[in-house]
Amino acid sequence: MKKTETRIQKKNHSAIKAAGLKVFAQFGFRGATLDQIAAESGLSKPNILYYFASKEAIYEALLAQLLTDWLQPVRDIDPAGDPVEEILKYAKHKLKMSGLYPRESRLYATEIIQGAPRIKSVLTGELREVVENLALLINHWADAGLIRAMDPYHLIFSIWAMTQHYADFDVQVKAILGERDHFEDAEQYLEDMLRRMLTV
Amino acid sequence: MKKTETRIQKKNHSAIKAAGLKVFAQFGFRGATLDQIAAESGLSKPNILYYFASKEAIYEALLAQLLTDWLQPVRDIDPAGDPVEEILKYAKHKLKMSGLYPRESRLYATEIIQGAPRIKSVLTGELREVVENLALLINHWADAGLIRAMDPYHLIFSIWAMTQHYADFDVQVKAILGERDHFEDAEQYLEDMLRRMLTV
DNA sequence: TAATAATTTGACCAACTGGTCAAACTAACG
DNA sequence: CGTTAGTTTGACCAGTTGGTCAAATTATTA
Repeated sequence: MKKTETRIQKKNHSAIKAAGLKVFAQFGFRGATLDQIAAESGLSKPNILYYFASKEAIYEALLAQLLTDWLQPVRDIDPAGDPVEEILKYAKHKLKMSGLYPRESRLYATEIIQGAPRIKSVLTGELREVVENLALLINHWADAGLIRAMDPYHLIFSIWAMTQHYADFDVQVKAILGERDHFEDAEQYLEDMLRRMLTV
Repeated sequence: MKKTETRIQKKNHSAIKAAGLKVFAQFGFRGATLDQIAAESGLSKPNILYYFASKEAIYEALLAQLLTDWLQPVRDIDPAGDPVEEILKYAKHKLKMSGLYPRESRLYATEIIQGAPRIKSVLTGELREVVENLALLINHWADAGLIRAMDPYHLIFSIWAMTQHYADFDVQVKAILGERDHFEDAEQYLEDMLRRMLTV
């Protein structure tokens, strides 16, 4: 449909999205300003509005990208694989994403905290469906005696909470642990917790 | 010092704080406006500024209250009590607070996500100290063979993450689970997880 | 190279922002 | 009751906000 994206368009679209991610993730949609995004991206404000119709359009482009990036790994969980390893693989992937792309996690957090005004339909639609399928799979694994029986929804919530915590509450974690890298310890703890939860 | 608070002052101070909590928790400091707080509290904007010196003063009053409310239960953990029960008591208390006062949790989350510009000194000071003491206690319990040895910091993070998740990501949880109360199931899961983590 | 298409910007706007202030109003108290 | 202290507000302000637009500039291509 819009295959025709010039070199300059490609560069500026991504510069604006990068700047927008930084600003929106920190201040939320309302708190962020186009002037901040302009300054951060090195473009003028009218120039930004030449590439995106509005402040909201930037925000929504970021959210849309984020949602597809987050849903895919859940869909990639293999029903035929080893249950514990599949869940662990997913959890570790989420943790790694928190370390590599904390801003994406914070952007999502601010949107949800605000009551998800722009993505509530995705939450009750696509997200819910994907989670429901995963919950069914977990219950199925439990019925087959491959993992311990437990509430699959709260298991999923606990994985999300623990992994995203390291992105969203990064300053707090660093205030307590210092600046040195803590992701290896976090992964170890997460793996330990999940193995204990899933087995026996 | 300021014992002399009139009936009207008491009423309006708390009305403003209640309104501020609602608005700040949703939009963060930058995104919230005095007009919103005015509308929410039923007072006029100049009247609000008669009781609080500035928008920032309201925000800081809320944060100060919040921090003392959150630190106390950590301090109340009894070194002489049963380790598993003490940790469980704390975790359950946090979960209950998430259910009863989700706005406080969201206010804190927005502040931390923004980089904690106004409370970083508390994080590296009081909070860090309190957490360090708790970590020492947990290690002590482990050395005494009363609980399993593990990373105490990530244990604490996991408790915070899992409990606050139900407040901060409330709309997401409800989008997936529906509107019916899920806190009993959450408590059950949390207790199960912590017992498995702490014992054997 | 000339013409056309894409890009960039300065100047501008109306609405909103946090905050001020003098004046009006209300409660408390001797 | 009158006085004083406490409370409330309308009008106002300078700075910021998202967004517009015509004109200028730069890239692309015939």
